[in-house]
Amino acid sequence: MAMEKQVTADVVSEKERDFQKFIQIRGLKSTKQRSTIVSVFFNMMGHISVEELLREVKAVNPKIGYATVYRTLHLLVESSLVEERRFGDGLARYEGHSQVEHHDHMICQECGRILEFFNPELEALQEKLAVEHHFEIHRHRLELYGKCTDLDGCHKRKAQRKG
Amino acid sequence: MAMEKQVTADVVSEKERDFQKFIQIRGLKSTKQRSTIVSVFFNMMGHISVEELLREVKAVNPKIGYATVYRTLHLLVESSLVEERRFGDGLARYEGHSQVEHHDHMICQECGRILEFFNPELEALQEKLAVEHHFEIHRHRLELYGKCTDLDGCHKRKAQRKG
DNA sequence: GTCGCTGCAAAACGTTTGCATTTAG
DNA sequence: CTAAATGCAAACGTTTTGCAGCGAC
Repeated sequence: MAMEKQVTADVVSEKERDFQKFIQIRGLKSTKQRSTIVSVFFNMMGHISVEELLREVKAVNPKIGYATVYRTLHLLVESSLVEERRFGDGLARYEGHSQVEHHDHMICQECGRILEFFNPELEALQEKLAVEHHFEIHRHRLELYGKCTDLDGCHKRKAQRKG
Repeated sequence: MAMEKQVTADVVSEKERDFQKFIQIRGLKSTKQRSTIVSVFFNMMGHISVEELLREVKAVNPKIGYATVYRTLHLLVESSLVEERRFGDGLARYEGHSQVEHHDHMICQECGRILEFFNPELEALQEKLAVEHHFEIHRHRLELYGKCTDLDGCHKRKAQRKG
């Protein structure tokens, strides 16, 4: 088959195009700054804080400031291309193109690793419980805090952090 | 039987005593302000914001300010008598004596109701998933955001809010 | 008397907003 | 041309902190 797996670059530019489309539909303007921010964002991976994003953005165009990054992130969230998450350390993190569409998180409090997982049983069980409690779920968030039992990898990551 | 069920007042004073014990063990000082804050806190119910707590505390002793409330809440959290929660509206909420020891939340985005629930199946499933991902859970948080399907009650609560 | 605690106000934090200027449509 | 976007700085709401004075031990 010619088409086995989308490579990451394709997915990224697809998201970028989707954002352009969103901008257009909304009657907003396509600016250089927005393109830069969106492009940089989708080329990063993981759970990105505003500070992290701004640092990378400034490497491309140092004139871009917090305000524009915040405003662009809000647009990305509104466009449903990006999700905002808060893991309780008091700052928002943004998550773009992930392999898995919806997923939950395990957060290692030793090494800081954020593991994504998805389990249909879990989703089904939640639905069942919602019905029992006369509730309709729009979205949910499940976070498991603890530590890796793969201690080797965990220690390595922990050491790397302090490096 | 003489002893059927603990009444709420007993539970409250038990928690207050537990806090005194914690203070003692830590070599901290037992002050009037701390007693007031802790007592007021445990006599409130639900998911209490700092502002809500301060308002009630000030009714007892108007001289007590934000700083002391914050500092006391941190102690309560450290003592494990209280849990800090963040539901994404940017301010912390504190939860003390709940009927259920551990529980998760359903949050209605229409009427603001926060419903607590607990399900052992859910807990077991999470454990299973953690093991599969080489992870050890210390604590977790599950929040279901959506709306009540009991529309009558929901609308009533919503109206009450706008008061 | 010591050392921790309080209360105030000031600072810090992440985030949002007002405004003059620039720029896309 | 005009309405929207930018960049800066100032404002915001929540939380933390520095410090002089107070109070528990």
